[in-house]
Amino acid sequence: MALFRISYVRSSSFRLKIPALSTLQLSTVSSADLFYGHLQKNIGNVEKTLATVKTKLDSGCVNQVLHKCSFELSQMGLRFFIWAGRQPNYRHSSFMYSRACEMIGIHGRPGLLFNVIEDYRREGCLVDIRIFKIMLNLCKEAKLAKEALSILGKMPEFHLRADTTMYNLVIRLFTEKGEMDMAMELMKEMDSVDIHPNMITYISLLKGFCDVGRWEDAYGVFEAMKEKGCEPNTVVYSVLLNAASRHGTMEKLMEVLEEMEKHGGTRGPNTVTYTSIIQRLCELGQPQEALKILDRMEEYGCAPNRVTVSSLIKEFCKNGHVEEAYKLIDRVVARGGASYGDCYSSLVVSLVKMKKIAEAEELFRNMLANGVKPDGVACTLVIKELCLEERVLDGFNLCNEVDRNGYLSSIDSDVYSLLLVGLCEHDHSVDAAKLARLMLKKGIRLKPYYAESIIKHLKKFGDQELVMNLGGIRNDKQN
DNA sequence: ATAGGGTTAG
Repeated sequence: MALFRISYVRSSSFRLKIPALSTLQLSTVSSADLFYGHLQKNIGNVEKTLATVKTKLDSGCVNQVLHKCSFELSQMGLRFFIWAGRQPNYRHSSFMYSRACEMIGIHGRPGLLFNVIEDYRREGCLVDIRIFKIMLNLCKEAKLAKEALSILGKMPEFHLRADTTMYNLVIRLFTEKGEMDMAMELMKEMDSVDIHPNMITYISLLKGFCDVGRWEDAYGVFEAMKEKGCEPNTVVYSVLLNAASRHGTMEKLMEVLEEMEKHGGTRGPNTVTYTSIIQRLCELGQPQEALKILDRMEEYGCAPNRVTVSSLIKEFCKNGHVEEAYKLIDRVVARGGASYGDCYSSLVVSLVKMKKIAEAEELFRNMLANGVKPDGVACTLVIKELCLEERVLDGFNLCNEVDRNGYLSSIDSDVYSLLLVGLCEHDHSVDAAKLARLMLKKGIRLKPYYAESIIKHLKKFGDQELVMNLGGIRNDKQN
């Protein structure tokens, strides 16, 4: 089979570290090479030649091309990334944006962005608003506020106008750096060119001013938005309430909350609003006050969720009042806001964090015994903790227990490698082989960091077939 | 867009 032949060419060290290559990845190798080939030639308007590569673009392919370019063709890599982002039926995910930033090295060399703009101009490429949007999103990932602003400034040269979302992105970058004067200036600029700030613009500014403690200015934004006919909503009030809880007085906060409750509708408090108050009260060491807010929340008809419950549970555990946590869980579940699975998982996590491992483990086992499904964090943390305590067999058994209950999907894939390396190092060859087979069956990859050690041990155990399979290579005579 | 345990494979 052609697909397998490709894998033979790989060097043996690479083969051991990258297990279970899917056919999808193998089949995109050649299209990434094709793209890269065109980029290397570096003839003008490379986008035209890229378009001749007839292949379905996917994130794996984009990733590979960027990787190839990352050694000495960063600028071409950037140009490819921008081109790819404009193709129909493909959109860069935010993960791809952050990968691209890393591989292109935008952070260290933001000048590449401007070089590419110059290339487009020189080569007479068609430059549209989407190119600028992709560049701005790269700036967002790399947290480059000044560069984003410069890119915005380049648009008129191509007879393009930024829209509200583009301004919002740049404003957000400045507010996150606490550069509020620049953010304000940008909002004023929007007004002057007749691009209207929206709710998101105002909320960014409001939050920014609150974060740096400029209350007067925050209030100014609040007034300004009303003047412009943008009525403050639940989110706006929640931001203000959050600020009041961090810097202001609790009395003022309660006044605002009351106002929100009376007004209701688009301004009525929601789960996030109440949860942030409960969190603050917990941080202040006032769990009883926090419980009163919980009552109030339910009276208003707002259901607490896992975030609400977990902040209370955390506080109870911190004070050693685990019984209170159990009482709270029964109550919340009875009202239908969150499930036992969610709540007990939060409790397990809190107990592990408090280093009450025995209690966490007991609860976790009780959950399994009673058909309550633990979430991913709880499973992962408990098993990791057991590995850390050199109780790798217990960890493995627990993993099997989770599997038997059909909750396998809630274990983080990294945990398997951790367990496997532990079993190997403790010479539990039978269990190691069992776990390795389970991983193969489930298609779980070896974590590269542990792969070499695991394969070394499995070889020592004499299970050649398993080694080959885990290495992602079929045990073939030609090999 | 406002809260938040640890994150997918790229």
